[in-house]
Amino acid sequence: MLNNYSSEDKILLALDCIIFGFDQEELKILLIKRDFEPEKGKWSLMGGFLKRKENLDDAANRILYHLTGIRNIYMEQLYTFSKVNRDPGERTLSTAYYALIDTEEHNQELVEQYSAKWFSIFEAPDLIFDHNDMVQRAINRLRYRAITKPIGFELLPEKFTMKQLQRLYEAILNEKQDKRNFINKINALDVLLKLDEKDMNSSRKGSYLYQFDKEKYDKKVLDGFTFKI
Amino acid sequence: MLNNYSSEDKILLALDCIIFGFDQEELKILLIKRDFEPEKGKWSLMGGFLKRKENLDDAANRILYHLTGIRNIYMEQLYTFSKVNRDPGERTLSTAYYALIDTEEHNQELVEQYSAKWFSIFEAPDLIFDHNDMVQRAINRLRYRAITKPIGFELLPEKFTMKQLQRLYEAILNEKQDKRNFINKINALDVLLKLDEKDMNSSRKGSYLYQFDKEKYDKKVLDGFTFKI
DNA sequence: TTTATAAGTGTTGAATTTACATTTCCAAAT
DNA sequence: ATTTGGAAATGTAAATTCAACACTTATAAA
Repeated sequence: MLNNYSSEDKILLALDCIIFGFDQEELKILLIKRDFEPEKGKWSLMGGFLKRKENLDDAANRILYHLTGIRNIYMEQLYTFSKVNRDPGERTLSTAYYALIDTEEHNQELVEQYSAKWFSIFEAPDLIFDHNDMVQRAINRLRYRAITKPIGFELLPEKFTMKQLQRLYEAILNEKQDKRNFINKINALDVLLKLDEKDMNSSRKGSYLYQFDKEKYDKKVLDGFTFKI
Repeated sequence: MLNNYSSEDKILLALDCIIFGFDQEELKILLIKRDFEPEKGKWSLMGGFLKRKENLDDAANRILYHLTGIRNIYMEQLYTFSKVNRDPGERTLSTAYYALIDTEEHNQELVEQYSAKWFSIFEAPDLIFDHNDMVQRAINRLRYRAITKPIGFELLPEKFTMKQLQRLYEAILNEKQDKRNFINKINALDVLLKLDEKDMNSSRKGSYLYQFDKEKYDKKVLDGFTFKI
């Protein structure tokens, strides 16, 4: 039995990040063109390797920071992919993480430096290795999270209109929502703060801006509240 | 950037299995007493190491088989635990899997050989490393799965009564269900086959036995059906 | 002052979920 | 043969939630 660690195989452990962004229209993912072998020149997720002295969450944040210049963003471990020949270069496992960011906020320079590009989730190119599976699983998880926690706020600017929020949910769930029902549900959650400020860009009437009230939300979660769109 | 695999750290990758069982009353987990260092003599989950030439699902099944003699059981990857000092012996990651088995079916000899024991999830001893966290996360996942797929059938004998099924769900969800409503919901799913046979042990009247109709269920899933207790 | 346009707002019917009590069946006891 | 005890089986009505749907309002620009 496993009484001797030294006789066991050590393996490379990669991380890959599915970075979701929202540009007020569509749900996008950030991909990079690999400038190294194997599969040089093909599109892939942003990835890296776990270092011996760091945990997976830290590694995922490090990798996200390198590509986007963003820290302290919502990230969640998705799944560990382990097919024996998933990477033809060498036996590696990869733990996938997904992140949500506001596309306005990411560091454009760094993105360009890595030949990174945003793609609609419906028009993304074919990816290397098992990265297509990773993306598919991440979309499923994101949809589940979106109806389960008010996760989507990570993908919006700090102040946003109801319409933006609705568009975001429509993009994540890939289905239209009824405007009145959506607003009623969101208001019933009672986790938004309606500001006095209006956004005058979209119409002459202007639309009220809202903010996510994280304190209120956290309190509700503590009290055993569960969100459901 | 990650252009050279050989300079990256290789790490030991463990697996740990949360094995759930049901004995007609309570939800249980199978634990072993470690007979090797570190933490010899303490209770832990059943685990092992990933081999270079196998994927995680295969490794999890191999480990389950060693302890219980059971193959082809429902197993699902849960999460990869990666705290830097989680195992004081050496830097290891561990991917946790959970399995569901009918406690009647497992190989008693093998269980005894490993000093394994079933514990109620409410009375389990303190476990080594981060195994308590693993169990807690597994219970949460199991609850989610139970209301989302008819997963619980794995924990019952092939033929079972409605009451057994109800007890199982009550044990998983840790809350009483109304008998009539439960039966109505289950029947509405239309994935059970009512047998002519009765179980005469529990009452004079006897109660009908049912079987899970996997074919019907798989067909429904294909048609885009989603289960919800 | 008019006009164009998106924002904002409630109600009704349908569907689902919950609460709840009586009758039926059979073996065992007499 | 009859009675009895105990779990199994069964349905309905009220409450809640969800889904569908259309008109009014506010404002800037013309």
